[in-house]
Amino acid sequence: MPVEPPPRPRRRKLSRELVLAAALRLADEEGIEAVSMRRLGQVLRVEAMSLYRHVAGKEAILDGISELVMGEVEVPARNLPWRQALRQSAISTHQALLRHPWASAVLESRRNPGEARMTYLDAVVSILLDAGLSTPDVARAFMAVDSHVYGFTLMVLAWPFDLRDSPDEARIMIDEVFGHAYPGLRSMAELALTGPGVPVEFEFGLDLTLDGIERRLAGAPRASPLRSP
Amino acid sequence: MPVEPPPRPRRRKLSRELVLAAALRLADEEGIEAVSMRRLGQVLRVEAMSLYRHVAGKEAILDGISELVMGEVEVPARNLPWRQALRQSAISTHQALLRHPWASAVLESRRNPGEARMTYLDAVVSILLDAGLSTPDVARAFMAVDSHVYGFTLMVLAWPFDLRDSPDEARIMIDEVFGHAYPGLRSMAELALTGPGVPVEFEFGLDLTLDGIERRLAGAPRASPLRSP
DNA sequence: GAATAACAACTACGCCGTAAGCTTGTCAAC
DNA sequence: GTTGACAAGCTTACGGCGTAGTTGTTATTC
Repeated sequence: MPVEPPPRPRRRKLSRELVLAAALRLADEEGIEAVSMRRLGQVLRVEAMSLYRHVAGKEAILDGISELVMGEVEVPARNLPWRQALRQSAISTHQALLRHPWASAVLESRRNPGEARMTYLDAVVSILLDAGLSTPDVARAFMAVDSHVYGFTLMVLAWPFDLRDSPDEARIMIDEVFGHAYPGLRSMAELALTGPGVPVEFEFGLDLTLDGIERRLAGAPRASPLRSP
Repeated sequence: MPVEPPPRPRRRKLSRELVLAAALRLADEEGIEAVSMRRLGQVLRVEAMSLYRHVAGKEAILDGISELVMGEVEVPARNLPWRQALRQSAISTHQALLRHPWASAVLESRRNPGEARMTYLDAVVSILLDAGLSTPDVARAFMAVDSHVYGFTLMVLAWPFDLRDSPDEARIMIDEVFGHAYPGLRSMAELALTGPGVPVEFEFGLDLTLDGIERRLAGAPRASPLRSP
């Protein structure tokens, strides 16, 4: 028999933090669908039901790991100019969501926002109000930016080809998806491979929105002929 | 025993179309999580396994009903000015997604886009190319707009209070969510109740993006000081 | 009326979340 | 030491899920 090193604390191992950390790791490595109570117990070398000592249930685990991800988002400093604050926090959110590909979908399906999200929102709102935006404009500015963050991130994650694959592999995927029926779309897909990359495209759309907000705040008339009465 | 009315066509009832229609209806009425093979069989008065005669599996059902939703989206006429075409198709998509609250999440999780989506994309791309946009600009314009459509719709659907509830009920929800800890956020939430409503706010962000594209096409310099070298 | 092809039903397997009750390790009080 | 309380973890069980494989059953065709 092998000599056992001090096997003292043979129990008292789990904790809410350990459970959530394991769940986060599992979701990152094997996808959110791999996160089941049984699988999680297996990872932690514990029966599934033991997890219920530390966590209310699966929903609580999803809430918990979502909160961990939101905690990775950089809360903008309150003394920044509004545009810089919004831009920086949007990029930070985008990056956090890309680090945890399952998170966008989970976050959007969660009711009550969680504390980290609230703190973040509160900071952004304060900055925008301090910059002189009206309450309705704050809401609109934030919603427009946030829509872009979540929408763009989800869109990129849903691409049928992974840009981290080798170009050859990705090209094969493109062939499969578009065949030869949609040459216009195909050339756009290839652009995604040869273009400047996801971060630049993300910031392109982001700056478009920020430009619009800035111009609107400066009192410039809207360009859209369709919104005039 | 009750008299049975002519029970002639006791079989030969199911078809792919009927299965998908029932699934769509079920998803709309009871949420996407209610769509299981067993439940669906129950609705169609058939055993779950019988569905496999007409449909490859659950994934195929999700693909199928997603396709039905995308089919509801108005494909923009090719002779429209690009801005009007993009705006109209964005609003049409937004509305279709709101009609089927489960669809945004399902669509984003689906690999291969489906024929309706392809046709739609192809039309938009053609219009933008005809308007003189370069291929990269077409991709960017479309991605920016689509990000807003999906992001905004998901955001609205994830709101913890339903604007279709009575104002009193919604106000109670707001109290529950925000408590008294985040007065700034609270006032923004109340704005959602008293403001001009979801469609207007959606179009606000949409026009912001369209403005940006239009200005960029006109050769106007970007306003962002952060993107200059 | 018999053959045939289409179709629904059934059985079974291995997953899932979790309610309820049980065993066991730990430690303080005596 | 012994005892007892208590919490951590285990076991069992239930109803649900998707679906592979097999077995009726029926409607149509000759």
